[in-house]
Amino acid sequence: MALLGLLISEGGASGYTLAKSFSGSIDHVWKAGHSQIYPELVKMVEAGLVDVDEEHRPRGAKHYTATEEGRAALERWLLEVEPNRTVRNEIALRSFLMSLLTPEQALRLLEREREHYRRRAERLAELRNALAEEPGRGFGYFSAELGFRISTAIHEWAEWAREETEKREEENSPD
Amino acid sequence: MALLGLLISEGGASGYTLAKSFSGSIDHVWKAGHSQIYPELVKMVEAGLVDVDEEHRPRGAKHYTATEEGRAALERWLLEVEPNRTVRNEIALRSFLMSLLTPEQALRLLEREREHYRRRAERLAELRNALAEEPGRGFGYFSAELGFRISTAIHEWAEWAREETEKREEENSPD
DNA sequence: CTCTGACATGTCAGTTTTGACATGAAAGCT
DNA sequence: AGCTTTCATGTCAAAACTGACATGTCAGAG
Repeated sequence: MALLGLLISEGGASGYTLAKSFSGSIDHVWKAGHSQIYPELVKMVEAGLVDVDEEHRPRGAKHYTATEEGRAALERWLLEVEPNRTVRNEIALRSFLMSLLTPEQALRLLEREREHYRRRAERLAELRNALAEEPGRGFGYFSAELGFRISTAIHEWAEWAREETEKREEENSPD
Repeated sequence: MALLGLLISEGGASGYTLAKSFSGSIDHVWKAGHSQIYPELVKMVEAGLVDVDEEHRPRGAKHYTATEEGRAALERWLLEVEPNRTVRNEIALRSFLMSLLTPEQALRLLEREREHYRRRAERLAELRNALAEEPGRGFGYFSAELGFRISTAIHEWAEWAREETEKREEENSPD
């Protein structure tokens, strides 16, 4: 569905273009490499969700476009299929397991993540601002805003967790 | 690693208990059903990360405990292995694809998510508060706090997005 | 004219994940 | 004694995903 949606929002593209576009837009929420994208496009053509044009294109490129059926399928999925709210986030997982480390070790981890999410939030803020500028262009920047807010939340959490850990350490070892 | 960490933090458990425990604690960041947990425990026993005691237990239950090697492996993973920062988040994905819907359709989706994450944030706040009470018990509540912060961020985003969408709709159809 | 890099498409083996199917033991209720 | 629920463990086929391998085109630089 990520791929189909991307194809629709691009208004037609090649697998290669889609792969490029995947990293850089929805990459932050769902990843797919070209080895997943190419077979998936074939399947979608077979399912009638997507049309392909293989003719007269440089370097044997194929041009894909969504069919009406494909658009309808995506719409149905968005509106009628109950979302799977399971999230897979290794950083958050590590934050859970962090409680098994010593405070010193935990602080190292926290520092690394804090920095990472600070940068990520920064980048997403820029992206959101750029997208918000485009006047006619729908509300695609909602996605960037969400990414920004989640990254900021994680960054602030890491900061809070660091302070909390330092506080505890002082309490436990009052030299 | 999620499973191993959970086992360590429980200080030994059965596959069944681990499955229960999985949903309700790390569930929010990484999911695994029993059909994944049972084979994985067998593999970890083979790898020497975990010990099993099958004797004299009611209903044929098996009791698993982490070995020193298992603890060391988890610690190494946390401290030395570069985290995979790929995130899979269907809600965020849908927020990206939302831009392909009409404002009315988008509003329906947003309302649903807003409500869902409001509830989730509430539940996690309670969990965090409960965990924070336990005095000796490490800093396992860090995880609940992170979940709470992320859920809150999504909830607030949904609220913001709804307002933003309504604003636009009014601009475009000034009856 | 060669070489490098971006364009472009695939395959494949191995791992992970999902959802359905399957089985049985113990506890509690009526 | 029969019934239901919770405890408890598994298997299996199908789908999704990853990383490595493999191939070829075209444009621009030197």
